[in-house]
Amino acid sequence: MIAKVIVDNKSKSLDRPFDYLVPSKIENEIRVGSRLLVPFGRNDRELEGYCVALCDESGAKGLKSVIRLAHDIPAFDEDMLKVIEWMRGKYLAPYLDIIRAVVPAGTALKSREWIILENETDEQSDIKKSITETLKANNNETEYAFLEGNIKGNVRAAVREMLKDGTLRREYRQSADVRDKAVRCARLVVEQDDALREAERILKRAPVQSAMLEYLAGEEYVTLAELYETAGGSSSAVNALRGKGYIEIFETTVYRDPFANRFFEETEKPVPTAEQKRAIDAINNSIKNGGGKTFLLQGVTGSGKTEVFMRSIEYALSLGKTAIVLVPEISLTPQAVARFKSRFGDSVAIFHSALSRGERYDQWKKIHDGGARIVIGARSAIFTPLKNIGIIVMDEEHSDTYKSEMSPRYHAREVAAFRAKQSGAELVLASATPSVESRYKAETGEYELLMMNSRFNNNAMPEIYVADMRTELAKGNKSMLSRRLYREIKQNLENGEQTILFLNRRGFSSFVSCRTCGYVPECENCSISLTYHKFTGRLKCHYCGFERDGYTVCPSCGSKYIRFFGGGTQRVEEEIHRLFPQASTIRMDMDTTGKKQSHEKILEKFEKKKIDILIGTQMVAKGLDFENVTLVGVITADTMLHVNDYRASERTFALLEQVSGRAGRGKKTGRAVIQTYTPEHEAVSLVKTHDYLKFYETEIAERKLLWYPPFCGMIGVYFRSEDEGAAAQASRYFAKAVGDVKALGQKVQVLGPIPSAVAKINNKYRYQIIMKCEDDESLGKILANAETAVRENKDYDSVSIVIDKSPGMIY
DNA sequence: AGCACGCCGACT
DNA sequence: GTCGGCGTGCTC
Repeated sequence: MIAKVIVDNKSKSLDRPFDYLVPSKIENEIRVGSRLLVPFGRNDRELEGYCVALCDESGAKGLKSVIRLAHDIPAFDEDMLKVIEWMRGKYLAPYLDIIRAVVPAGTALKSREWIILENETDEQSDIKKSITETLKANNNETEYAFLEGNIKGNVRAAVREMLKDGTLRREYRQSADVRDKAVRCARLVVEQDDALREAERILKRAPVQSAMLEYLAGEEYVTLAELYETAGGSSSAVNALRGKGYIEIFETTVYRDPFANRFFEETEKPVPTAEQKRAIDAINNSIKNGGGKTFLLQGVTGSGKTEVFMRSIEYALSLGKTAIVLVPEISLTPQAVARFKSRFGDSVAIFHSALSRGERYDQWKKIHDGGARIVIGARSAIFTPLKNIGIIVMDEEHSDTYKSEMSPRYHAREVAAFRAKQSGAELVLASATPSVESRYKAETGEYELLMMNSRFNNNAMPEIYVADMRTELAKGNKSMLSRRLYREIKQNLENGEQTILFLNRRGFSSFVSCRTCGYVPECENCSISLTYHKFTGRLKCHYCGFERDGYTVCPSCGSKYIRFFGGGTQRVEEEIHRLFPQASTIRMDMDTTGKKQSHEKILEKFEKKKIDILIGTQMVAKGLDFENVTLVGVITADTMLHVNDYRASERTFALLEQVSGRAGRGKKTGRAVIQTYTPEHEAVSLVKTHDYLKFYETEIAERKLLWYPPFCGMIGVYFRSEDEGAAAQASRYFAKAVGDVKALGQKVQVLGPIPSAVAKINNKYRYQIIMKCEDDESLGKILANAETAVRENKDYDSVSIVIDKSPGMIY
């Protein structure tokens, strides 16, 4: 038997299957997806690999044998392999990057080379003497890397010779990063009745032991931790019971449950409204018939979309199927999790970024073992190894967090569509403001549109005021707050109601500037101005993390009139304190939520009504549901509008709708004040009437006119190098290699190559080509060939090339 | 990406 | 001679 193996080696030129003989003793265990340890290269380095096929013949000569299985659970099954192959073709990503995205992080085997001193000989060369001495000082064995790090000269060559003459021996040792967590448990070894009788007998004399026996009588087995907690006492009581022959102690593996110490009440299911019922029926009918349809569930904020897909999930589960729920990372709040946990209990597995590697692995294993039937998580949760999927839900489907900006640069919506099709599952895309692309597919009939127009309890939509900041300035108001927003905040403070102020981080961070000569300090590694952090008084680069002390004197002209400009949540907070000294405020942004859990703490503090005003960036926009918040202020709506991205309007509209939706979740009607310099822009003006449809129509007409998606495919190709010339030349070479546009057999528009908007990050110069085309699928091969052509040219060795099939923010 | 091999110049 | 620095080519 022969196994085709992808070897864990990140070199692009090795990203193809290698053939290995399968020893007969593992023939029964090995399967597609198995993780293997294989010898690789001249030195037979032992590397981890993934089996992608099993067959009987090989075209290659001199096959080596698989050493052993590296893990008892395969990393993926045949279905997932199809996903991997499909992604490889679609996103032009290496196998290994995709496999790493699909299997949980941190379970890879690390193989280390160890050197062992076998025989002593009289070595004459200095380097060999040093090697022998170093080994002797370390119990006759050390890692090879240790020798190399501590001994000068050509250690590799010396070791090679010493291996050959038998002085040394080489051994590869693997260490797994994550292990199953073993837990000590106890169980009865006597009859239940006997245990209960004994419990009765010793009740007075040994109450702890008695309680333990009683508890154990009701369970198959109990973890010791649980036993201590319920019965009190400690290991002495357990040991006594074991000594008397009532119980035994054994080890088992359990799942580390990130929500172990929380209690979820079972909630009563709300009765669906007529609108909800219609949507539920449509989806459930399709589930029943195994329709494999895609639905666009478009409902205004507060229309109860969650209840719709919860009901459909319930139905899918009742048919013995499973469900995946994708949410933007930021909306995976404790509130949202609690809602699912209380409805579906232990069959829910959660994936989010705050999980430790061990926790992540455990959740993955729980799913693999069939212990979870619903998986909730951000983007990468689309790769969960659930079987028999009945429904995949993508909440907030327009969110750009579903796009991966790392290789593989996939879009979770596309992967979800592939997996849904593969398993005959329904795909439900839910949003209040669908992406223009999805709505277009609903218009053309590719998706089935389910509209929900009324809010739960018929709550009114928030009232929107647009404040024109140009008029404010003209009237002499130089403050960051318009008069309108000022009045509304004042009113809210008087009424004891809460306010959320939102500002976009992009283009809104404070920078330092010299008022005399105009000098702006920039990062040493990136072509970007440094951000001023008032708390520490230091200047920081948001791209690479570079940091330095603030200036008191301009380094360019020596003027002392150098000061910070711009906004940021800090400045808004200061402004609020100046205008409303009595108001209590809390900030939520990258700086204040750095630590794990602090995000949660801030919200908790805010919710308990202790705080009047919450000031935050992006993260306050989504999913927060506080009854007492009746006012939302958007400090500057325009910052997102002027980025170099054809989706800027779409993003702005969705964001403004979402932010204003935070107001008036309770019984009182909410108000939102949107401050802007371009009140006439439809992404701003149409929020006033919450007119998605009109916005969509305006936008789709423009996309058609200017040839943008969904009317064309887009591909970004990025070139990065510390050598600016090499990056520029490589990009030109690539553009040429893509070749004669007519030969492509379709209309293609090549934009560039040009330097990227941020021309340098982390000392790497950045060039880019953007291509618009009719069909990006069929361009795959041409792009891959062009990439290979550039890679084969040694002049461009320093240049890294990235191909992105749905380029996001182009910076 | 590693790593070995081989060719060339510098140095005991 | 021989050490080591770097360019080249291979990895089932």
